[in-house]
Amino acid sequence: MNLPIAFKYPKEYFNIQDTLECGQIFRYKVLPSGAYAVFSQDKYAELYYDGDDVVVKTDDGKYFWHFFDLDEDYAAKVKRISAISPLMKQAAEFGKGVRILNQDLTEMIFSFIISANNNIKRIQLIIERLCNALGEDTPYGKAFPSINAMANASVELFTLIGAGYRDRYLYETANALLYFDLSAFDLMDSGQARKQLLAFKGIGPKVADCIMLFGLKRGDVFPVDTWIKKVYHNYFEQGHKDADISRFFCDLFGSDAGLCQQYLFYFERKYRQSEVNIVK
DNA sequence: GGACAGGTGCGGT
DNA sequence: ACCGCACCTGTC
Repeated sequence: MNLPIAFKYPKEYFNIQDTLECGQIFRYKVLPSGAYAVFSQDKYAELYYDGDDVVVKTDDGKYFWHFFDLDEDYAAKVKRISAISPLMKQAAEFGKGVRILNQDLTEMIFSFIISANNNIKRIQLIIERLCNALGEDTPYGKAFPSINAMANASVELFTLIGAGYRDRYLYETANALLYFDLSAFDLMDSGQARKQLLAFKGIGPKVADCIMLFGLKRGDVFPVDTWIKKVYHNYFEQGHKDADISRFFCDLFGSDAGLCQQYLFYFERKYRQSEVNIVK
């Protein structure tokens, strides 16, 4: 396999680890060389640093340019978000290398159903076994399974790959998607899309928001997980019930909500662990 | 070895 | 609408 260099991009607002390890993607790994391998549907790329640039090697540069959201001006976003509060400035400075990935919608739906009440290690394991069981061969390994392949699989297959009680959610949603036109989401606003997603088994509020943020390019949503709940109670506590936290942050951050969520999530998980000074 | 994981569905108020 | 609870299973 001899991958061509497709493009380079300045690393200041494109950090490989920040982008891959902030919880939005599960199919990536570190290669022996230290480079990162990234899989998306049936496509593959390798990333590493060369001086002040990220180098992206792939057969499909156009796909991965959009995948890594490289047409967007993150310097402007960071500036805007930093102006909100001292805490947001600190979180944005820490996470400014994060880019919101534009991922495949089908892959997001099934991946985040698997992610519910689960840990990242195991999520990656299940998805890898899912691709091996049902994905098409590519020059770089198995592709993410198609809706047809998912719908033709038995619920026992999903049990076998370790999905646990999510096995029936995968089975039911795959079969429901056979009769659903995914392009219908393009005509919906985020509220409508959310309502539609919630109708599928295994998709609750958090998973729906992740699917919209990473699979439908909806920047105006704010997924709330256990880490974000900690963030809310630590820095934003205003007496909201858990179910109202997402709306609270959406009202606060508007069209930047999704990116703010990534900054706060990554800040709480990676930065705050070191117990350094946090601005309140 | 028990608690915990980037929650959700379900049944009971 | 709004709780409270059970839930697969790999990992620490």
